[in-house]
Amino acid sequence: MVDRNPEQMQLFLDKLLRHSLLSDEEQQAILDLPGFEQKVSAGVDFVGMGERVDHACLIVAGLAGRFGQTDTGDRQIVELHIPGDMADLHSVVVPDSAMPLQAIEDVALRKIPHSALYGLCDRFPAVARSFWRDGIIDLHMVAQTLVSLGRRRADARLACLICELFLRFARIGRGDERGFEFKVTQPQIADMLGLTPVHVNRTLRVLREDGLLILKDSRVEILDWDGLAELAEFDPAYLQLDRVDLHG
Amino acid sequence: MVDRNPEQMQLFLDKLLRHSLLSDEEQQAILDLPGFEQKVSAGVDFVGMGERVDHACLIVAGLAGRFGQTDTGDRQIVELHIPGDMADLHSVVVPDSAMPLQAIEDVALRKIPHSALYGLCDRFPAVARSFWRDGIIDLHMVAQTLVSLGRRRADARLACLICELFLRFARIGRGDERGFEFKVTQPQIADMLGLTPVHVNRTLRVLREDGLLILKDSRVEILDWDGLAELAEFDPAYLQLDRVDLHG
DNA sequence: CGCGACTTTGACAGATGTCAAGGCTTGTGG
DNA sequence: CCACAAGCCTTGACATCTGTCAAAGTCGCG
Repeated sequence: MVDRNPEQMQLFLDKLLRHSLLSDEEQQAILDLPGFEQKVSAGVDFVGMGERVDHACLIVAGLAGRFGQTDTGDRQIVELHIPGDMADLHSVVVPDSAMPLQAIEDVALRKIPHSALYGLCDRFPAVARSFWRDGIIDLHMVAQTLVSLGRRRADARLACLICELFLRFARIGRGDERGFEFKVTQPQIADMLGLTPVHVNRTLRVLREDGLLILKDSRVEILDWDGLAELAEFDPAYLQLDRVDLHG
Repeated sequence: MVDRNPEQMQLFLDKLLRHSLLSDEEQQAILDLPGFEQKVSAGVDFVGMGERVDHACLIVAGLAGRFGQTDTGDRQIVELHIPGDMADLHSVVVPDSAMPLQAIEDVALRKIPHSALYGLCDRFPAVARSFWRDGIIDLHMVAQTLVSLGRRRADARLACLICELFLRFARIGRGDERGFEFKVTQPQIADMLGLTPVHVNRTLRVLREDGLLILKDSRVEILDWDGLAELAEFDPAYLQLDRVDLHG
């Protein structure tokens, strides 16, 4: 069951290398990490609420999300994870998952035992730092989303989401210069933006009528990037975060 | 200028020890961290937006916040930091501050050079882990706030904020069983909750008329904790996060 | 074929934002 | 000490945004 798959781990390594500097030996150690694959259908939770886990989940394909819930069952998606993201790398240091992880599209993932990640941190301090840094970048992204929900209206929030995903997908080679595949339902978008499905529908219509974007047949078509970025007040800085070499 | 102050560092150590296990030697090393004190008046930014910093700020007294801004100047406070919090511990691995830090009340802080924190991480892997963990707990708190802003109404959000602060303050000995000092303006509360000052005022009135709490003369008086917790759907689990000993 | 979930739309309700005004506190300078 | 300005608190009236409810159409799927 447990095997190695350097090609899949390469996705994760690429992400780390975008913000951290790692030696050849460290990189090789990451590629050699053991794990096992798993497929999860859209809509299925693969880490439960409050569950104690002993492995972290690398997203290999598809789209996953972490979400919170209120007592009335309303959901709020807090983070979106695309291929290359280790969705709960932080579970290495906080193994009790505070919020569930769910497959939003059909997802392929590779589960990496904490023990292996932990061993890597012990052997290579620079790897430990890159993991820490990875969590901090997640924190910045959630913080950015929080500003959006607190201080922007529905249309700007939606524009912001699309801009962010467009860039993130582009970086991993999903999508083209015009748009990207986005196999989600409007109720799911509502849960990302803190809106109701009905209002998402209305807002999508407005953006379509304004010639900004079209969401159709599970694909986002961007008609006017500049207009979209302006509406979203989009500043990609928080996503790119080029490598920080201060201490390696 | 640079000196040591184990009593102030003890505040930070206490916080780490709530979630991480550290040896005597590691604890002593934290208490011995060098730094220098600084006073900041309410309303003043002590870390600017996009500024590259070379030290982390331990809050010694008062209340500080990290906030984002939209192009129109609207603010959203993303995190609140109380005494004992190292407000930007994450700057050790991501020194370019994505969002400014501001004193919300008058604040006393101690600035700890990155080099010292960094050296500690190198010598003591367990300390590095506890720093990583500390950032992840911040992430959980911001995620929780995100759920609140996305899926709850003004009254519940406000109740949630008060519940959270009541417990956090109680843990560090600020406040008593009835309430706590809270020297903030209604516009500042609005920025914490993603509301307008006018609506904060209305919501405070409703909670007062419902006999839940009173905010007067810079003090929160809790009249009905159970009612407040029910309105907030308050689950303190995400705050307490008792020590995770899995790997030390 | 029929069910179920999603999409789309309209009408309406409720929550929150905006604007405006008066009273209050606080700090500053004369 | 007083006058004044600035910012806060409080309230009301109104506008706007978003949620709620309902219905019909669409689509995929067993």
